[in-house]
Amino acid sequence: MAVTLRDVAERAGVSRSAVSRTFTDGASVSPKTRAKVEMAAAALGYAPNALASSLTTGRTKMIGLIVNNFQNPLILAVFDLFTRGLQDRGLRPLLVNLSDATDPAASLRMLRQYSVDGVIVASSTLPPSFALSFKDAGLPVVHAFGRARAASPVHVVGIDNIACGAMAAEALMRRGYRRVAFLGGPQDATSTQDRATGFLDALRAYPDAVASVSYASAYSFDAGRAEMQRLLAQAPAQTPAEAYFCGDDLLAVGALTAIQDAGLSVPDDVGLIGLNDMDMARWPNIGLTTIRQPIAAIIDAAIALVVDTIETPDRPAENRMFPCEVIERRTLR
Amino acid sequence: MAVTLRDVAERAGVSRSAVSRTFTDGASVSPKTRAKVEMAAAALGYAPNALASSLTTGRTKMIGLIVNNFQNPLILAVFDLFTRGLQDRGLRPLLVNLSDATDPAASLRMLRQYSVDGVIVASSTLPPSFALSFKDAGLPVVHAFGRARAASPVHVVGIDNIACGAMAAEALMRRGYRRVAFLGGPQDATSTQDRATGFLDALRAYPDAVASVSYASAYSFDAGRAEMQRLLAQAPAQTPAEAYFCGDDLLAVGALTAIQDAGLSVPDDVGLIGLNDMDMARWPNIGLTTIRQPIAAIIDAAIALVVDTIETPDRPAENRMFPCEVIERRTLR
DNA sequence: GACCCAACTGCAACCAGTTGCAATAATCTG
DNA sequence: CAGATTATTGCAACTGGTTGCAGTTGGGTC
Repeated sequence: MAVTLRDVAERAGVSRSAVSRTFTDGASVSPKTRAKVEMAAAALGYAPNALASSLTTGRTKMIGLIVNNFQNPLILAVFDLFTRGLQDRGLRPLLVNLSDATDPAASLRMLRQYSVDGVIVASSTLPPSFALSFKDAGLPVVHAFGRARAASPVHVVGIDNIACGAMAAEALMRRGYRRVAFLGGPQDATSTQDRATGFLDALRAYPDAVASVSYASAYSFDAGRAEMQRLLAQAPAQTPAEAYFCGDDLLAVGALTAIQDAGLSVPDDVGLIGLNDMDMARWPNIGLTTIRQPIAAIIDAAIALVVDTIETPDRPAENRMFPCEVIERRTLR
Repeated sequence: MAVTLRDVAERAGVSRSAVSRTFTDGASVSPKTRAKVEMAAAALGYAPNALASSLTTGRTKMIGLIVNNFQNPLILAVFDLFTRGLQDRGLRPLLVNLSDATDPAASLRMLRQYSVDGVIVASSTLPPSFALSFKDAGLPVVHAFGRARAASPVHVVGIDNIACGAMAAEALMRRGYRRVAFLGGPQDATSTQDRATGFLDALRAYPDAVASVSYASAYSFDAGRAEMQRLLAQAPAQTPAEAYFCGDDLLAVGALTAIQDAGLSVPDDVGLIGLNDMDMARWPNIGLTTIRQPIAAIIDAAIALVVDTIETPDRPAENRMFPCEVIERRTLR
């Protein structure tokens, strides 16, 4: 069926090794045999079987890409950048959808069976232990968008969520807000926790600031909207905040519509600052003030790191946190 | 390094074949040996190497998933459904990002090198010839969201874009609009062409209807907004349409903001109907009337079809078009 | 023309599995 | 209990490539 090394060798009148060598660069082949082989290969439409060669070389050039969030549009850019970045280096992404239902151990087993060269976990909600299980299995792994910690035993690249929380707090304080709140994503996501911590800690420097905290059930529009509706409904029994730091832009947009539905105005009645700077944030009808994380840089670093670890397996774990910036638009007074 | 069949065989005191057989179901192994093997395998943490076995079985259980649009949020749902659907059947998606820069022939070559069992092309913009090149290479292929045509030599599952265009036309006529327009995506996308054709053809039944057509440069918010801005700017020199059928929701939302920015109101001044029913369309602040395509059904069918074609390679090409429905919201009067 | 060295080539073993076949063991039948 | 079946088992060859090693070739030098 498929044309193999042997077919090419026969047609070119050389040994199988010769054919193999013309297709592996750095191998020693004379221009004459190379020409013969290339001619035969072209005539037969031969392409070396990457999987067969992986058997002996021990490299498949496949990288497992694990994702567990398919709600947030930001992840689309992540997909685009990851796939492109891997392809540019001759690597192939083997995609794993780690939805709630799937057993983490199963994905580990599966990726081992397919002998991927490395794994990239792209998630801000998975616990550090998840990526660790790959490292423990001897698989190079990088956790992108994970919780960066000096002591982390696995590579993590992402942002400093604590610093982001502080940035948001400072931005609100700078604008004179004092009664502020954090509207986070799922409470057990490390990113949510760190953003809350950073936010609240930074506020301690402002004795007159009062802060409250609540959590949406997911990083999604609906969850943000529902949570904001709940918050507004309990006013005035409980005085609402003047401004919210939302743990994600999607949450912020959900909150925004809830606020507008309640007949209030942003930023006149309620201020909002999001996080991520997703595409939609800059749409004229939204104009969300937000904190931008440099995803392209993060993804570049993640790929570079996993590639490097494949070559140098006992490379010490690295923690790279990229700086974020506040993008001022129109949802803060 | 990794634990192999041989290691397990030695530890269990049986032949390599016995080990292989306990891991392939349907093979004949006595309960006694099976127990010995499973014990040894568990002790060593053995998992069969899927790639090595693919060498002899000829099946890798990998499916190439080709995507060329990372702008539209809809594709996220597509990713989610595809990966889940494949995983549920024990298949793995090997993702290919076919951005403008990449040579289609290169992805074909690459997928052949990795000997994927089949290929799913998920794109409404790639020409039919693209999927065909896989079929010609003997690779089972299904074009999802492609142009369905009775005569198509490759499997296509998707929607009847011509019928969708007609549906949009009818919806506008029903509401009493007469000066209408099609605002399409990239002009060379088959989906754009078919939607335009269906739209214009259906309007022929309404002698008093006047239609115009224009194209945005991409299926994106910015392109939709820019095109609508251009259209509004040339009024009143040229009387603008009362209602637009936008070739995609994202386009419609872009157009919507352009209209609002111009001080006009939707649906009072301009009516809009989109296509796709993306998540955002139902957001309260958007409320886009649109045409929904049943993506879950389409993806299910695409997977079923590719799996079936892997088992029965000479299965005749099938064309499955799924019915769409108009979702009435608030952008038509 | 003999000699040396480097470049090239093919052999054969190996990667981690699968599988047809023949041999052996277990079970059934009368 | 012999004979006939049927179920297991291991051998060995095979999947499509890679690579260490030893032998061959060719060009250059003296």
